Amino acid sequence: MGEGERAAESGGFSATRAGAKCGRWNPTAEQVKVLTDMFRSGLRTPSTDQIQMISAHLSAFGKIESKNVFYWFQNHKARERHHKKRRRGPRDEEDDDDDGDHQKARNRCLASCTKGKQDVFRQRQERETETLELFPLKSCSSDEEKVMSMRSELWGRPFLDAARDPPLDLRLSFI
Amino acid sequence: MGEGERAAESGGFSATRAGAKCGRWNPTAEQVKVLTDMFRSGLRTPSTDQIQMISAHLSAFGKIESKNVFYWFQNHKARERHHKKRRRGPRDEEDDDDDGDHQKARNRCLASCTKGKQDVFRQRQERETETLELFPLKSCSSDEEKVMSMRSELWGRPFLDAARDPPLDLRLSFI
DNA sequence: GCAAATTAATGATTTATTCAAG
DNA sequence: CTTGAATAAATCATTAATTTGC
Repeated sequence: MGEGERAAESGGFSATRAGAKCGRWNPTAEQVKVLTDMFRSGLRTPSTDQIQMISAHLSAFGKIESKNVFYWFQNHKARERHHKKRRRGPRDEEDDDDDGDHQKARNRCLASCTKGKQDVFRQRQERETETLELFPLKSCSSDEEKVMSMRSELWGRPFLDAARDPPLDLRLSFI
Repeated sequence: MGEGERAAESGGFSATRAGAKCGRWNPTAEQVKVLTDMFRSGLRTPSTDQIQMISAHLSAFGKIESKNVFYWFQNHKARERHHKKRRRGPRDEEDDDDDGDHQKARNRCLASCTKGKQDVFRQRQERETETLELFPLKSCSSDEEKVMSMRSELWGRPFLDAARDPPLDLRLSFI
């Protein structure tokens, strides 16, 4: 139907930069292009470091935050699959693309408890085809808890030295 | 399956809360108590600020991160509903969906890949329990993007001054 | 009694669903 | 409608309990 409004962003200048109200992120054409490009290259679930780097560079095109990048990949990945069964038409039956949805190989290696390695590379996707080297990431931070690869992010920073805080009785604070 | 070198870990200690390898967070009794107390008081989805404060104070009892608090509430909330197991009165509610042994069946999937079906009944989310005033939170900073009230956390910090970074051609970097 | 093997809990990740701004 | 944002459900993975053979 009428999508006249969409043309607004096509102009190339519609980044709702901060200033008055924090609506929601409105990606510029360049930002979308880069993101889409990455997605089509196989990137599906960027790590925190990757997200930060992407966001950092994309900020050159307009206001953007890391969470926007994160959400973008989340949504794009989910909707790529969903749209495949809707946009194409209901009569489509041979919708095969390349990824079977029900592969879910269970590598239950419970027995191999050999935890000799400490590197917690959780990059084990369903298919190792996505493990492309996006950027020269700073390898293992070892002690750092960079294992976070999704929505527990803020969590990565100590932010407070409460380790020596007295046992505040929270129980009374929130009741 | 014979290799179970769990006990013969380098370091030997049963990483309880001493902070040895730190595979995953292992809450102390005090931490669990406080969290449970809050939960029972009605707190279900603490905001970022609340999580940080809780985490800060709970760190007095042992190592803890904000993400642990977040996950704890997530899991506790989800499992509280799906547990409903015989706690003390088996004749309390007609809810016994024989789920007790169901978990066991899922676990023994080690070799047989017998992926049992999970009941996917969906329940309308009840937005009864709104955020009770845990602490004197600071409202939205309007100008700042601190309005985040959930799980996109890392995102809350600028972390980088990439705003002046040149338009690096990411497209070439990751291909 | 202990240590390996198994089971039960639960912390952490991923995926699907929903809501609302534009 | 499209899509960014947020939450819940499902799933995976590691640890503690518990069982079992010696």
